[in-house]
Parts: sequence; structure tokens; C-alpha cells
Amino acid sequence: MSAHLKDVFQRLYEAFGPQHWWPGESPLEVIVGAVLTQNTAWKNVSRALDNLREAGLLSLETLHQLPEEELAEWIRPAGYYRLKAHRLKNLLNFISEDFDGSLEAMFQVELGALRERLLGVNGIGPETADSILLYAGRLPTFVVDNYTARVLKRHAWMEPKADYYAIKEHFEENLDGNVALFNEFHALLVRVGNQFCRKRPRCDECPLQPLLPDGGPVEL
DNA sequence: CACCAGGCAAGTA
DNA sequence: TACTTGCATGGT
Repeated sequence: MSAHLKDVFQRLYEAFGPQHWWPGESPLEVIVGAVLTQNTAWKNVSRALDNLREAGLLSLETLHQLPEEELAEWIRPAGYYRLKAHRLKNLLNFISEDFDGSLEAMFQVELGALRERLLGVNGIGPETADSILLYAGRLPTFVVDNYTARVLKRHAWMEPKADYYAIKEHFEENLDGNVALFNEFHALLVRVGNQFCRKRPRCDECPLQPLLPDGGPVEL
């Protein structure tokens, strides 16, 4: 990886350690969680997943049969629950119809092509698609989120106008397709963003503080 | 009380 | 293309 990103990664890893995102979870649980966590604190998502797990609903077939209004009630703690129930249904329908309900079959598809097909499902945007591909499919695609963009722009590592794809490519061109690294790096960026790079940043205590440009963080 | 979370789609100009 | 808005619960 490039010297620069290596430095960033090492500082984050030394400061926070491994984040073990979605370590032992089943691919299905990762997929459901990826939708539920859209603009939502993970704590709330976790409650919704607990509901589904305890009710014995965490299988593709069961979720696919479950009426949308019932699914909505189980995932209520995750917020936007009617919207997310609908989005989950769209995704479950896609997996059932296009891959006969087999996640293994789905992840056989070439990365770029599968990514485009996921984006074709209403409710699945770039970050959700990439989260599914990386964390459930273990395919080498980098996940970008608001924190990632904020951290990079505040440090002047990317232009303020850089969009999702510009940032995604910045990482992919410099990290050599290393899935384990993509996984950990994204999680660490969310961690540092969550703790230090909010709208009102606390750069003085941030482990990346020594890497700020002269003149301090870039205003956004 | 205000603000925000591991986004996305649809509407407007 | 570039904003704006709806979606909703729960923590700080």
C-alpha cells in the first residue's frame, strides 16, 4: 500500500486495535445489518437483529415468506422501519428470483457485475452494496461512508468535492485488493470519525492530529 | 431541548 | 447537475 495510507492505517490500528466488524456473523446477518444500518446508530440495528434472531427469523426463506408489515414490526428499533422492511423485501426478492435464494451462487458473480445488479435493487445504494460485497461476500471492494469522506477532506487528502467513487478509487488504487485490509480500514475510519471527526471535530485528541495540514483541518 | 446515527430515493430548479 | 426532503428510533 502507499506510504501515506500505510501511515494512516497504522496510526488508527495502534490507537484503536482491530474493530472486528461482522466477524462471526452469517452472510445473511451481514446483509440484513447492512440495510438496517443506513443512517442509523449500530446500537439500534443490533436490537433489531436480536429481535429477528430470537424470533428464529434469520433465514433467507423465512424472511422471504414473512409479510412485510410483520417484518417491519420486528425491526422497529432500527428506525425508518417501514422503509427498511420494504428495502429488505426488495433485496430478498432479488436473491430469491435471480439466484434461487443462494447467497453462494450470488457471490460467484464477478464483482463489478454483481455490484451493478445490487445497485439496481431499490433501496441499495453504493455503501450498502459495497458493505454486502466486502463483509458478506469477502470481495475486494472498498466501502466509503460519510466519516471516511469527512476524515479525508479535513486532512486535505481529497478535494472537498470528491464524490463516493473518487474516494473509493483512492483506496482501491493504493491498497492492492487486500480484503482483510479493506475490512479493517473502513471500520477504523468509522471509529475515528465517530469519536473525533463529527461536524464539530475534536482534532486535538485525535490520533490523526499529527497528519493535519498546516493551518489546521479543512472547513467543510 | 437540539442534534445525530456505519444512506437512499424522489422531487424540484 | 445540484440542492432539498422524507424516512423514525434511541442515545448524548
